[in-house]
Amino acid sequence: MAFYDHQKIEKKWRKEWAKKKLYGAPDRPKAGQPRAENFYALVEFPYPSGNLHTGHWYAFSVPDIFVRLKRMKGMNVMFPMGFDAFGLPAENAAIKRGLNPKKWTYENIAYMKKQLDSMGASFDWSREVITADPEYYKWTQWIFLQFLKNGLAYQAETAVNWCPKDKTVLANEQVVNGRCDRCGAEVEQRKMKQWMLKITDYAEKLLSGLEKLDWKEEIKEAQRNWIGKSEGALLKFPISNSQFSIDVFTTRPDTLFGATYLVLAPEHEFIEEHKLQITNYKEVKEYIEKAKRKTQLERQKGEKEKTGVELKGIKAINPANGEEIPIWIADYVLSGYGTGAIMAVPAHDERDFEFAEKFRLPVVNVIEPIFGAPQGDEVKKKAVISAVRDPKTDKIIVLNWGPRQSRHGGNMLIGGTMNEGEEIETTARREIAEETGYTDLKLIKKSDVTGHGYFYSNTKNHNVHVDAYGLYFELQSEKKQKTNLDHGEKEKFSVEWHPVSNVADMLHDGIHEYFFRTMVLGEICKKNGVLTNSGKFDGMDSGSAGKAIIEFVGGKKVTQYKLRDWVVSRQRYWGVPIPVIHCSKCGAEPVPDKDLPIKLPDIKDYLPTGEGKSPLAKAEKWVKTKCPSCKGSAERETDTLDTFVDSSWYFLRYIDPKNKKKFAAGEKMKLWMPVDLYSGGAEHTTMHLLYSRFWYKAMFDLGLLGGEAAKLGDEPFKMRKNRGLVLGPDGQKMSKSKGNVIDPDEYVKKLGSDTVRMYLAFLGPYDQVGSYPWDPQGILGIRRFLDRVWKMGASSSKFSVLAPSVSLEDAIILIKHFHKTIKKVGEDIENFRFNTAISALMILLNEMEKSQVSRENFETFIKLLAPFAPHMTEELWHKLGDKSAQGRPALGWKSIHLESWPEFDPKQLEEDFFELIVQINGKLRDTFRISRGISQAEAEKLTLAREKVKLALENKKPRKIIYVPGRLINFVV
RNA sequence: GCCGAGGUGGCGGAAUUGGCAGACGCGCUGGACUCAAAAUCCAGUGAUCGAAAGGUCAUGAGGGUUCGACCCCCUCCCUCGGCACCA
Repeated sequence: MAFYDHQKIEKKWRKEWAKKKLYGAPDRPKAGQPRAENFYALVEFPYPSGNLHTGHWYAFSVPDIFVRLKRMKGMNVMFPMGFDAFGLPAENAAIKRGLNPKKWTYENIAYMKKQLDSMGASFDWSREVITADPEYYKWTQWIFLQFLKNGLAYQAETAVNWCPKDKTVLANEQVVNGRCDRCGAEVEQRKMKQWMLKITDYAEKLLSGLEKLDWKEEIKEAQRNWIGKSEGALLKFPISNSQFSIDVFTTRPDTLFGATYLVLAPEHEFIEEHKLQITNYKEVKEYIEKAKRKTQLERQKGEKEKTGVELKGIKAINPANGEEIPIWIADYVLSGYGTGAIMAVPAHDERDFEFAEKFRLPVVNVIEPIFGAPQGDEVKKKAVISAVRDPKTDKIIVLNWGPRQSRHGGNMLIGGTMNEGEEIETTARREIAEETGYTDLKLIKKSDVTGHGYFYSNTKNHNVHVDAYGLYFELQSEKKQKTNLDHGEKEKFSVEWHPVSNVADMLHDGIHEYFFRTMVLGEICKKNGVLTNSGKFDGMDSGSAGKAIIEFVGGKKVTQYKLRDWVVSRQRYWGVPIPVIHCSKCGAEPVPDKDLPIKLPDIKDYLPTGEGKSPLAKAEKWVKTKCPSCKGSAERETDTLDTFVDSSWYFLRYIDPKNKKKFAAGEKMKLWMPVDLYSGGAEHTTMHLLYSRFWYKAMFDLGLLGGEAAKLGDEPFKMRKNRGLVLGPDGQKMSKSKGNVIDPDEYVKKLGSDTVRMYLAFLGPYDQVGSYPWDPQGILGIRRFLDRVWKMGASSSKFSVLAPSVSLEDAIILIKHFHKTIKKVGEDIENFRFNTAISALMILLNEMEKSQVSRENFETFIKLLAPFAPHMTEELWHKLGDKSAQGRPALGWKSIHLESWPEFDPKQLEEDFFELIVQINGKLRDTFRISRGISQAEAEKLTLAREKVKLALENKKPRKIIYVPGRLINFVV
């Protein structure tokens, strides 16, 4: 047999497979065939960027291994492929080259299809979908109109993200850190009339739907973060001497008594509506203008230094205590979230605190923190905790109590219980003097809240509840008196001075740390506790107080989401025209179904205008039309739809790509949906993956999925796998400028497509979003492996039922090894652990080379290898078949890929013997082969008889023997 | 700051989920073949002590639970990813 000529072999078989239409998936198995279960395997379809890169290979050829296994296991697998042909990248690339986007796109598609073919992936091209084809986007338009007619699509004037470079609006999801996801330009905020989809209506469903999905936690969590649910309350703050009020959203209604001012977003409409009452309106207006000029990026990143202006001449009333409080505007409050207004509780919110400090606004503490948990039988005590700082050295006194049993072990501030009738400050000064000797102290601060501590006192042997007051002193001089220690106090502690910056981390008790942080560092407390300064709610637990206070002030519980509606209109040429007609009398009218698709006109000047209008606006003839309602003259909508709209439903079109009457027939969707496995890139987690879930749920609710919708469920993708990234050989992301780009075509030519796809699968676990450097040496390892397989197949004379040189026992071991490998490779592929599956095949080959292999064995082996190396295994399979003289009829034309996956015999997995691990005190001392069914007593006897064990035991009697049948024995001495 | 996923030889990565840490591959070292090289094949390859037998130390750091911990618990550090002035 000739050498492994991958080029010849691969070309030959791809041609053959295409001719025989090997990978087409019928909707139902053909008559006479066993009823096979349908399996829908989906990979994200590519942009027709013009060239297949390593990323594409990784994305398509590796999941193809999985697909081929499923097929061999008897599933009717649909593995379609298509092109996400509309959109900015294609359009920008075309413009750069001075080409027509359509021409550029379709030429790329033709070229990429050839490249895709070289992968040897088992795509079903009969189902190809191209989103820029009118037959496809007719249905994009149709579904959009269903949304429009049902209130899920609407046009509204809102603040939107505008990319000045791409000259179009962007969805929130396409803005990353204030920059355009595509071109990296800084995004501006503009108020524009745009088409939007009400994805916010689905916030809750998108969230709760995640629970049932077989997706990785990290993907679900990213979507949860993006949706950003938070539960809280809507509270009304009346305006003094007026019937108006301001609504605020808060997640902490329990802190309402601590709300000492309100803050409105600069865009809040209240300001404009009340400008007559605002006595400093000019100053306010200036601030608003300044805030408006800041880009999103500046507002986000720009030092979070708080700025703001008070609305003078106007006050709000805290509904809890009736007190008048000032109203401010500040850009740290966002207009798009909640009501665009907040109640500021500086005592318990860092941002409010920072603002209050800067503008000298009052801070009212309303939560007393609790440390530990009450047991019910506490002895109540009052105590004082003092921090003493030496201003000369900026150090704090810490009492080091050493490792005592009590909770007081470790480092503390100076604490002590109050005597009957004693003043707080007196106690503090007494304790400081007793424990440290210092007497010349100046009181700086006295905490306005009590801290509650619950703990068990080891010295007193009972539970204690202390109400502690915090005090903060500064040392005036070194003046000292004798301390308890000097008097022979039995308690052992040392007085230490530590720099202020270290103390917070070294204090061993929550309540000490709390007072240190709030008094010395001036931090705030976000902890739960009991209410104080809150009228009749004092003493109530902050967890339950929220509800009571909402009721008390007539507020209501609400849920907020960070998710915003999806802006889908784009001011660009290369997209689906929005099928709407604007009529001066009738308004925005949907295009009637019979006029669909509204084709994208061929125009000469398709450059973006930058004026907020699509280039289509310049196609006057196309724009001018009749109103479908009143038949009067009207104009077409000239914006196009975001590419993510096209890709939100393409997986449904694969099911029925040629259907002229419907986007897909109901009974066919029933056969295929939901998608069983969806593999793609992590970058789509909060974009495409979220959009298409929304889109599918909306279609489901509108009854568009057919009468069987209920059975399909409203989640489109049962299982999702996010793949990782293939890096350049230098461990960096591949990029032309770094010169580390690997051209897959080159390697395919040199080493073969089988080698390339198998190497990619071998890099690491596919379903972990890791990053794997391409190792030009590493890929040679795979090629060497395939060469060895080829060599074995070539020297078929080696095959025999049983060679005389091989003992019966060895032959049995090899058979068992086969069964083990069949099981492992099958399971690993199912779990997307291609790397370990390949490793198992390598181990088996190593064994086979040392032994004598029967023809049947080798056939099994190449079947196991077939999903990984489809071309080479096909060639070997047919070569074997030709050798009819070997006692087996010629195969004729039947592809190895139509063979069924080898089965393993569970009985063959059972071993009669195993390596017993012998441990002494948990340390490995010996191993030896032993019969599986052996009893513990026998195992002990055999083990103790061994020289190594005798030596290690040194005649000591085992105190305890742990025996794990089938695995190990451990002697504890 | 909040949340999620991780951290294992020179490198990519294994480890039946609490039971021989480092499978498999790359690289490296030595040998065979060769005039020589490449390719191929064979052997070795975590660190350390030892002539060897063998011992000791090793899964980001430190503690704990356990006969036994990469795996479970606590504290901390680092990397990657999501969210972030979201009230």
